[in-house]
Amino acid sequence: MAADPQPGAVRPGGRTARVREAVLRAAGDVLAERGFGALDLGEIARLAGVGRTTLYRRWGTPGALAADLLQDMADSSLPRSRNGDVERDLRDNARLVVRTLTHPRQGRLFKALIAAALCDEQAARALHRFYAVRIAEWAGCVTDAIERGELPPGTDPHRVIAAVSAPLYYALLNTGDPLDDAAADRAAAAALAAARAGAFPPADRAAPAVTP
Amino acid sequence: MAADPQPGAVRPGGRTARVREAVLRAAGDVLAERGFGALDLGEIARLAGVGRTTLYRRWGTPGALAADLLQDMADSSLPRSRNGDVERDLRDNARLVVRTLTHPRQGRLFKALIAAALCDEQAARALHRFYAVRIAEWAGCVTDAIERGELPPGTDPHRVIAAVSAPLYYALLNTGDPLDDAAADRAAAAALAAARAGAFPPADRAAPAVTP
DNA sequence: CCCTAAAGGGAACTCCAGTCCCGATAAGGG
DNA sequence: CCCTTATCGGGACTGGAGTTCCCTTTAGGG
Repeated sequence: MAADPQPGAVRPGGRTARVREAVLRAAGDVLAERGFGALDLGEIARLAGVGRTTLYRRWGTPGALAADLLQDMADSSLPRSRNGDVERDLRDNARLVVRTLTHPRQGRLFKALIAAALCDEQAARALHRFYAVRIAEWAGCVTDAIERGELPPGTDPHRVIAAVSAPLYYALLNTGDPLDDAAADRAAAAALAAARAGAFPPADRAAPAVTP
Repeated sequence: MAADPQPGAVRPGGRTARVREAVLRAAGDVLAERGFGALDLGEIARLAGVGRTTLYRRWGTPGALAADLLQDMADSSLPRSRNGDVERDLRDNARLVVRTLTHPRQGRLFKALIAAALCDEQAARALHRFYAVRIAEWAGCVTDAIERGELPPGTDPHRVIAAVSAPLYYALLNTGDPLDDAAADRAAAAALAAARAGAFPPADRAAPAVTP
């Protein structure tokens, strides 16, 4: 009756961990080089030097594999800037996003992971959790700025950070517009101007928790 | 020697047109109901009541089929608002985007088409053209506002319109935040505040043409 | 250091997406 | 109204993705 947990959850160490590591690296490589549509479990098994059966048993679908990779990425998330100045913090954030999205490997990887999220519900949840973690990390810049009096009280920190990234992802996904430092600086400046004008009120209810 | 053009280009009328119409409708249905990953040419043929061979010959891949659907959508693009007031025009635009993205069929269809663009270069070009058309249509609101003195001269109309949509798509794709009228109004207000602050300077070079 | 069973891996099997071949239909010019 | 040939469509064929069976390896508790 007891539903058996995910394979690999009872004995997560040793060979199981090595297999996961090799598989996630191979999956990241294929996603970055050829996109989500090319994520074939059989090929990942071959590249990772792992049994094909293992891939189908532990992950089962390309979407689940992408979700596991996103989990891994969220776990190894980097800390934010602390310049003591919102303007520079937001610019740092925007430039980091641009640098990531234009990075030959990272940019393609992110595109592939967003595609995965659009094709698979499990990957979508993992992607949303990933961005919740990233936004929560950088929201501290805005919280500090409010305390320093640089931004109006009652500004929603998460919305400001999201507003910095949004036009950059819109350029990446929807319009195909070029992403460069100028685009980053425009994104940061627009978010800052809107925040100063009080355009980011908090949600009516409590802000969503980082870990749903 | 002369490269034969796309099948269907020489005799585009009659049966060929009916086949395309039925196929695009079936493709839209499947994309909206089950996503890009489920777009199988054989199934589309069956649903459209069309020969399987025809699908593989005329479109060949799910990505090309999605691209053709995007072309069709760009061709039947609707006109913008003309309230004589940027604030209301931008709010109309934001609410239209939210209404589209939360529509049970349209929202899922857009997600699927963005997924297609992330998996297929041809679909990506078609998606970028689609948004170029939509943004160019609504950019008129900003151009008019500049003439009326509601926004600073030198404001890039395309960027303002993109800034309205960007946080809405970011919520849809990246964070999974809820999309409602409040989100639309916040997006319009933030874009307007940034525009009034002069945060949308024109590109250094000439603005990209609508039809690349 | 052992033992149990969790996890991995090899190999055969199934099924269907994608291809190929060729005859049937009808678009569109003359 | 006819003719050429672009386009459509049925059916057979094939390679490989995904499944299944079962044996091998080894994680982790004692």
